[in-house]
Amino acid sequence: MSRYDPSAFPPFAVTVDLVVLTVREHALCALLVRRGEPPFQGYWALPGGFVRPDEGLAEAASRELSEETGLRAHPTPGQGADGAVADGVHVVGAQAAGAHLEQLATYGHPQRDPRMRVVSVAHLALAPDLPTPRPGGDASSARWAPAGELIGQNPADGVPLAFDHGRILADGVERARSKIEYSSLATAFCPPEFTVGELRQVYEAVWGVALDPRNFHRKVTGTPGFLVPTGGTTTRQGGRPAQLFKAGGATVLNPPMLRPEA
Amino acid sequence: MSRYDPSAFPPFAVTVDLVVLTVREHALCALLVRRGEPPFQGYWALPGGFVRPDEGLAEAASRELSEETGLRAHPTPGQGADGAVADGVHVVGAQAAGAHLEQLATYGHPQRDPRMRVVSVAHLALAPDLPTPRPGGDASSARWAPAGELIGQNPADGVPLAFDHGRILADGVERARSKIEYSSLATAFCPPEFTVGELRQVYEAVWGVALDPRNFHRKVTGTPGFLVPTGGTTTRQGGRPAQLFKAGGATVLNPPMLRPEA
DNA sequence: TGTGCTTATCGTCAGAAAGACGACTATCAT
DNA sequence: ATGATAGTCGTCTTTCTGACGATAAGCACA
Repeated sequence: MSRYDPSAFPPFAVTVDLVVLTVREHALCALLVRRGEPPFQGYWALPGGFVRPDEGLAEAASRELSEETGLRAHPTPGQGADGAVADGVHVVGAQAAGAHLEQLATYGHPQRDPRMRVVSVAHLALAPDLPTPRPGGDASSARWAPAGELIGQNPADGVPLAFDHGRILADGVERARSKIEYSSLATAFCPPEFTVGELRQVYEAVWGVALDPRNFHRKVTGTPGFLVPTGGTTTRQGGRPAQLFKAGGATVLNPPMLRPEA
Repeated sequence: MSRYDPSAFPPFAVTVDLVVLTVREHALCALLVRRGEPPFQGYWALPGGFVRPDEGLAEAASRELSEETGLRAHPTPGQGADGAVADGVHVVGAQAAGAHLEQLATYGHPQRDPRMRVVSVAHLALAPDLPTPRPGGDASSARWAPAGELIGQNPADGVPLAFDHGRILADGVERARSKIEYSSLATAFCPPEFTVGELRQVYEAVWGVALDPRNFHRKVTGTPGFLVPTGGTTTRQGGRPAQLFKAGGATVLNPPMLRPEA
């Protein structure tokens, strides 16, 4: 600790903001809410809110996620200190659809909120395709927005987000893009049982590239612990019936699924 | 935002804690300071301190690093919002030795500090081997402690750290271990000019494994943008003179340097 | 009842990458 | 000179990857 007087510590407000990502219609989408009050009234923003006095950070993020999406939080028990870099928390909804929640980064520029000094601990949530979100909290509406349009190279792609949420969203998308390379996190975008083709569409949507179905199939089925066959099949993608899989125990992929380079 | 009343936002103290890592004598070491006052008086802790009212998070971390190690902060200009996931800040010392500073994670368990509600934004700093640290702030002394002994599987390896700093340190070490796989960050542990053998010793110390010198040499010299020869040679490692290199422009390694598995 | 369309899955082949390891080089200590 | 130490270049084998041919098994529809 420094010599700065701790008894007169400056008060900060601490919030959590959520980058909630899903894959719908072959596109990576982020959950946005419209702000109903100043500042940035009428702007789209990330869902979030204040951390309560007796609430941990992951707990607050889980509560906000539940309020905004209806996903019921199901924190991993015995997790120890929250905010850990270690693997995230699992969240289940009414249909027992799995979701993933992890801390992303913390944003604390002194002027990021014009009202007061706010430090926001951003979290990243990955969810399977959900029904249209029901607005919650003091947001007047909510929607899924294609992430590509929000973080595109040209900022003219749409209305900018409130506060520094554009930056937070970009960081969250980049985290998701890189993390599905070396972890089994892509399965968090899938329903409990899914086909190899559905998993491939997740990778294609998140990375924005086309992958060879044959090589992809060989790779994911050959990575130990990634996929476990359930025995069932489905034809919901059309064509020949496909084997159904669920996520295996592995959280780290070896070898990793490397993104095709330029 | 939620319906929680923002006008009565609960006050938090916000601190930065630093995981400062270096490689000395073939071992990964972390900078610790001894606490001179309660709570945890006499315990070893990570350096850190309160974020000041008009200071960004990276700025506070940079200031604390300077206070504790004498490294002069040199924040990347035009960085935009602090706390970004994007690449970190560069720090230079008196000898122009480069260092690396990036945000690690944020720890905010309600009871992590018995005095009050404190949210700590941990940062990770990677530095070349520095002279013995000069104690700064209200720490009565400081030392480099081998990281392996602090985060070993058996917690009997030494006195536990104050607060949740053991967990933070473990998270920082794991971040460093995984990040040198796919980024050129290992060069942050090296002096401005270094040999392939010195870089290999960094990987060996951080990962705690032995690497084949011949394959390592082939790999790092074959990765585009990783190393740039300076033209000079040195014999400071003994044996045949070795070529000197400096870090190349690449921040992301393609292909990555994968850690040998089990 | 085919025919065609779609997606799944298996196989083949060439090139790249990685691990194991031999061989040679250039300096220093004695 | 001799040995010790460390750097650097090659070789060989195995594994991984990307490109792509071929077959399988459903569905829609004539």
